[in-house]
Amino acid sequence: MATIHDVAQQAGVSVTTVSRVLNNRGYISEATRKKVFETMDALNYQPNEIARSLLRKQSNIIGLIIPNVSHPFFSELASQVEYYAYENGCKVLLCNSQLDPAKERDYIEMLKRNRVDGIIMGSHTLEVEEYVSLRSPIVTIDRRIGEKIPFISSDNYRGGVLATELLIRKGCRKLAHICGNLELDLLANSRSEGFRDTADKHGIEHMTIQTDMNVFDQEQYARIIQELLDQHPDVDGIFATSDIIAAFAVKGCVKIGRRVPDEMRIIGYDDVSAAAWLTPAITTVQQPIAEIGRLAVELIRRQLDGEPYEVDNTLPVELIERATT
Amino acid sequence: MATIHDVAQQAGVSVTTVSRVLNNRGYISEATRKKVFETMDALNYQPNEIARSLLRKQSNIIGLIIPNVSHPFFSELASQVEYYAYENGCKVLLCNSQLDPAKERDYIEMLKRNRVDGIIMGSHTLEVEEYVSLRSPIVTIDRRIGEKIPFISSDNYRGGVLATELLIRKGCRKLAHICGNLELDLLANSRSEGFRDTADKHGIEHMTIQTDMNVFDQEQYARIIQELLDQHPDVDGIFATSDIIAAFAVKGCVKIGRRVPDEMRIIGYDDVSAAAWLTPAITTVQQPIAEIGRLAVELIRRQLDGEPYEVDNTLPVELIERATT
DNA sequence: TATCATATGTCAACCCTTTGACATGTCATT
DNA sequence: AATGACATGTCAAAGGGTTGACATATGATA
Repeated sequence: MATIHDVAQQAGVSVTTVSRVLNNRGYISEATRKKVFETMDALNYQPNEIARSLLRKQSNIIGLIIPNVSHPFFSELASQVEYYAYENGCKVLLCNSQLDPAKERDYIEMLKRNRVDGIIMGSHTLEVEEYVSLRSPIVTIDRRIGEKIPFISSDNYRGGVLATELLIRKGCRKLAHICGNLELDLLANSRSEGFRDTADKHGIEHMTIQTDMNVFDQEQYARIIQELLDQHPDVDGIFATSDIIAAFAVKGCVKIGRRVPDEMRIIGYDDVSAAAWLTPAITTVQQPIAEIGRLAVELIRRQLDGEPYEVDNTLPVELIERATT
Repeated sequence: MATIHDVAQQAGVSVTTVSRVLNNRGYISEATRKKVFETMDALNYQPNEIARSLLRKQSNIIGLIIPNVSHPFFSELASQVEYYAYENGCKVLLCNSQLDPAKERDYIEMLKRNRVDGIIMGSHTLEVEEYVSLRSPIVTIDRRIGEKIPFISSDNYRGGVLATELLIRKGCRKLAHICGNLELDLLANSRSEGFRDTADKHGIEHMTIQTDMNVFDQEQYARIIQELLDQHPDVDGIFATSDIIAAFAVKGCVKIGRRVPDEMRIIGYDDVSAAAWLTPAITTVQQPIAEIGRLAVELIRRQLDGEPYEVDNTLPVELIERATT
């Protein structure tokens, strides 16, 4: 790989001149500028960003830690983060924690060693203290880990309320709620509170079922649904904490001949694009995924630039009624 | 951020000693090693990977360029690539080209400037020459761009044959095939050849419909399906080039009351996990996504280490029969 | 006692680029 | 003739870490 020295030599100018051309500073004649650019082309020169980063103490890399990109919600989030990072001249380092604390810790250290500009944390298996030692800008998705550390989440409680109210309004008599592991300290857990409070308020019988993990485990989802339908045949409304789980609920119902939505109403959460192209299309609580991604990148940038920022970024949710209610 | 100098000073040893501890070379007493590690802990020191990369001329970063991670096939691929990269001590830089040549070119240059160890190319909007100027190891997914550049693809032709034969065996009389943009020079295009040849061989009437782009555009998919069902009511079998398109086909049929699979048989491609949790579950041609990811990382590593490698990595496909045929 | 493995230190070069300080020279304007 | 904008050059330091050459010192072994 050619260096700036090679370019300078080939072009018959000094290294300083090439650097000046490259960084657009000082006086440079058109002729020289042209000659330098031509030489760079000829040598297929690309400035070594690593050397630049070392000097600038900035890598222009954002670390994105999530449970797994293969989960539709996180894949859409990653897509948005990448989009806005690119708009801001940043790159995205993709880190799947698989919700394994060791891997998550490992990735955090790796990101520190690589002096990333900031970390977007969408995986939360560690204790709060472990994140706090990080000096670099952080933004968390769906968890609050400190007074000053900005977090982004959808209005989970309201999402829970909206979903539950819809089920009740549609005439459901007994509700089931399938959520993630409530022991993880996530803001998503307030969906469950919203569910419980609303069902209680309306005097509707209800139950909550936890899944072991947040990572996408198809077999587990299928099993849980089957058990639910088996053991609680009187349940006629399900509020699932993700569209994928809702899809499995639909599948489980179809399998045993329970008609959706007539005999069973199902509502998901997230509004990933699959929710719309599934048959039947899934009623869901929409999180503004694009906005979450945009905001995450912006909050990193603001911290980096020392601009003021909101700590609590709770975004509105919207009920999207489709075919499963 | 603490530097190696700070650690040395604090620990009362020389920089060289710290470096020796860090890199496990030369003689170091247990006492010194311990003291150094303690000091690193106390100072929350993390060696600057940027400085190391500069020296080593290796970043341990793999660039992954794909149309968009939000597409299920690519999100699953990205997940696998990340998994195997991590196993090999590498990081993954996520690049969505959106199938925009300018963005793809931009990302390629960015990756060169960042001296990545290798590039996995899953987006192919540029001319072959533009890739060849890259010196760094490349692996392409689903496109052949040079004699020496390794590519990975599933056995697309056979996939097309298998899918078409199944439809014919099930009794379909007129087939439609929905594929991506055939003008992109992709190996996936041979799925279409497999389709055509097989239908011709059996004397079955058939048609092929191209989508504009490969990127996930829901509205376009829905429109194309609707037009197909509208204008060709006699088509009773659809071979879609992705499971997502197949899902839209199912949706379109349900909408107009065409029963699947009785009145219309549909088969997809990829076997993304959604294919299994959709209702009805989609019959599809399975690509070995995990193996593609594993191999992609391995081929980068082999090129880097100067080990021999296969150029043609065509992997077997498997027909997965589910509920839409 | 000579030798050697062990343990640590000093010093300098190197990876590639940026940047500031300073020098030199040309040409046009006042 | 003096001034100033323009154009380019030289030189050196800095960013953080690695590495090889070489020096020195200790304690154990032959």
